[in-house]
Amino acid sequence: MARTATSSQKNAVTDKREAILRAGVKVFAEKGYFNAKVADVARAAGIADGTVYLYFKSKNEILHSIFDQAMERFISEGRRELAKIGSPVDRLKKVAELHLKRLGDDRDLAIVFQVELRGSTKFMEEFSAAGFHEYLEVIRKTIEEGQKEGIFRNDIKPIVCAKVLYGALDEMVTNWILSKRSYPLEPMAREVLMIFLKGVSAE
Amino acid sequence: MARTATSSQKNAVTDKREAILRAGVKVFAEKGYFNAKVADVARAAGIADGTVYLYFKSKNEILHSIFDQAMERFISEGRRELAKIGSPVDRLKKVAELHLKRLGDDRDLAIVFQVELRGSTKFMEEFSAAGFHEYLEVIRKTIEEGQKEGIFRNDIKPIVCAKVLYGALDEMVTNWILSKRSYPLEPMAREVLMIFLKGVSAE
Amino acid sequence: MARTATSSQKNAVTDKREAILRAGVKVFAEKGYFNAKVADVARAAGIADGTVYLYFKSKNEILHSIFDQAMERFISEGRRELAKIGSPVDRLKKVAELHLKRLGDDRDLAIVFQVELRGSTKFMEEFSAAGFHEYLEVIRKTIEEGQKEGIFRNDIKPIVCAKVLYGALDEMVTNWILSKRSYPLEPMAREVLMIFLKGVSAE
Amino acid sequence: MARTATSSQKNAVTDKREAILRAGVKVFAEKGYFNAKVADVARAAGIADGTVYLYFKSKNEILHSIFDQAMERFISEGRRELAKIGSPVDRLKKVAELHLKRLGDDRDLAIVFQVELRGSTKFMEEFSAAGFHEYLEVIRKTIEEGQKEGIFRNDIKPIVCAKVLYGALDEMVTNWILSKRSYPLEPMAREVLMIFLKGVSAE
DNA sequence: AATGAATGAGCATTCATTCAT
DNA sequence: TATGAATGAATGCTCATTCAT
Repeated sequence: MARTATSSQKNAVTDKREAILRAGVKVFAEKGYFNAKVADVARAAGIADGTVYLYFKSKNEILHSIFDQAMERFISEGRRELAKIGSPVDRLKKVAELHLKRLGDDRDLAIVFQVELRGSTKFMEEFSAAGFHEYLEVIRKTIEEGQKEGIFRNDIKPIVCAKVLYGALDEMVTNWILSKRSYPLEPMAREVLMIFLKGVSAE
Repeated sequence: MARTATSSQKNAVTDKREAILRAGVKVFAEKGYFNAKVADVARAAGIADGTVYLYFKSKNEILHSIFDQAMERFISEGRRELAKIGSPVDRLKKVAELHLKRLGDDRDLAIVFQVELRGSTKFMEEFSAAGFHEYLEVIRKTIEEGQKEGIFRNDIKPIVCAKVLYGALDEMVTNWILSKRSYPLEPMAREVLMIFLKGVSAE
Repeated sequence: MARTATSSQKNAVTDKREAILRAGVKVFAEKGYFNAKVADVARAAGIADGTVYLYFKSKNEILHSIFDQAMERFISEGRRELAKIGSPVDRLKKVAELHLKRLGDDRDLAIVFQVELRGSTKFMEEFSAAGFHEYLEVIRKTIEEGQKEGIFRNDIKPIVCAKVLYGALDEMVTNWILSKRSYPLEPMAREVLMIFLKGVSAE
Repeated sequence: MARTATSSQKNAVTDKREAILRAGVKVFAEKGYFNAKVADVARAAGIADGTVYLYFKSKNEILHSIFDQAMERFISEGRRELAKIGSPVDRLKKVAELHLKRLGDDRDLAIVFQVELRGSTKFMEEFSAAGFHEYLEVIRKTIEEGQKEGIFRNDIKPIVCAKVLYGALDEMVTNWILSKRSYPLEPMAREVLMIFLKGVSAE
């Protein structure tokens, strides 16, 4: 008896929007953003072509929304998980694990993130300006904290450290996507951290 | 008096091909591969639209050739430079410096490499299969060597190290491209190495 | 009140398809298949360029469909008319009359048939393989019948007779199309038959 | 010692013109006029693309010249052969034989005549206006003559007779071209004449 | 005369988006 | 809301023709 007409409608709306986003991830991952037709996404979502435009202004907005939604989830989940952790080292471990876990759990989403979202400088710039910067900041601050606590070296710039860690993790994802072999992505976190943590440690 | 008719013709051919490739780098960097028109490339190269097709079979072949040519240069220059260096540490330093120097010297080429060449899984796969793998191998072998010499840790996988270094450098390039500020890219090599080398060192 | 939603839709589809075919006949007759643009056909049909491709896979398919549809009509009408006629002589008369009547009634269609459909060996071969062969067979069998009945000469090959009659009729159509003067085509049937029937008669 | 510089040049000119026409017949027959490239014709003639335009104003002029030259030869040879023959019946026999002999001797030329020359109403009209009309006239006059001599029926129009004969012969050629089987074309003349001559005979 | 590299107009086809139902 | 038929702008590529050598 819980749902009112309004909330059920809202949920219907949300559901269809979700369906389109899911379909978008699948189709963009398979064919690439530029080669994917809006009609493909619509078919994959089980709706008519025109219906897509009741939920998104354009094909490009679907891509953006995929990114926005996933990033929002990543970050909010990240914040929640990190809130419990005090030690900078453990925080970095958690960041790396989450990064690889989330993308490792959804190969299509990973493909869209690693490949499609980089198909345009424009998008990269927005990407950079938006959630990505926030993400890097989380890492940077953790490094800074560690430096204050004396557990990380002081002769390196926190922002560089952050980029190094992000770049290393990103590369793991890209390699995993392109690999013909199938292997779990998350365990790579430990291997990256072995190198990175020693690299930044104060001894 | 040096050039014969033949060699001068050959040079003319090469020159026009080169002009198209250069124009391609410029235009693809500015507008993105999919948004760039063949006519844009032709105009930038100072030739007629149809002339492009005397030198390249398709728009896509221009992109491929940009990659092939640049990769060939990177690798051959890299081999030449590395041949002189015995110490694994110094080799890694050289790799990082060259990586950032080459891309830092040609922002447009860097954009094409970082952004456009990743716009399609298909291209990424070929990319991965071709020169990129060779590039990773150079790093991996150097790490392995260092491990044998006892200067690098033995508890880490050489291939993971290679990816971590590559990923970190790659991230420096991507950030540099997207940055609104203008700064020299090459010096970032030193900063990355400070972290990486300590991370892999045997103490 | 007759039409259901479904049948009215179906008719709409059929109508637009028909409109394109009619426009195709008109435009191809005027400018020739190779010189006609798909946009010309679309404009003549009163629709947008892209709409053509909702009904036909390609420009070439329009030409094929024109032929297929017309041939189907010719043959089915022919069979119906000929079914009533027993005498071989009367059957040949009817064939000739129908041939010239149908094409004489639609000059544009006649032009497409006489001129455009012959613009490619490929099409001619398919043409030959398909309905045309069937058409010749109708004539041939009638001749054969007449020979058995003793009213046609036995010293001539039925298939040659068929080709002679067809060729003569075809020539009448071609001349009529190209003639600057305007005259009715159908009456030519009688004149051709006067010669042909005496030519094949057993006396 | 016969040739002067001028005449030898003229012959060189003629030779290359001839080569292009021959190449044109071959290439147009193989690929069709619209699908054949000027470059194909040039290659087949063993010359450079641009050279074609020293001898012909356009691609279309090559097609026209093929027709003009062949028609001129047909007619002049026809006149020569027919000059010796008095009997209308024998003249018609000769016409039919020559028609099928000439085209039967050069399948490529036959294809161009039967198929390619009909690919445009425009060409057909000029065709009709030019040599073709002359050709029909030769037949028509012969029929008329035969009528005056009392050997051909008077109740039929000579021009219709001419078209019937031409159409029948034309159909033989078209069938021969399209046939998968290979057979000599010339003998068909006799078979056509058996029907036609009886058809027009005064008894 | 001969070459063949260069030109650039021309066009079939695709597909994101709209809108009447 | 949902549909999917209709739209029409957009573009890679071809090839007849030109022209500098």
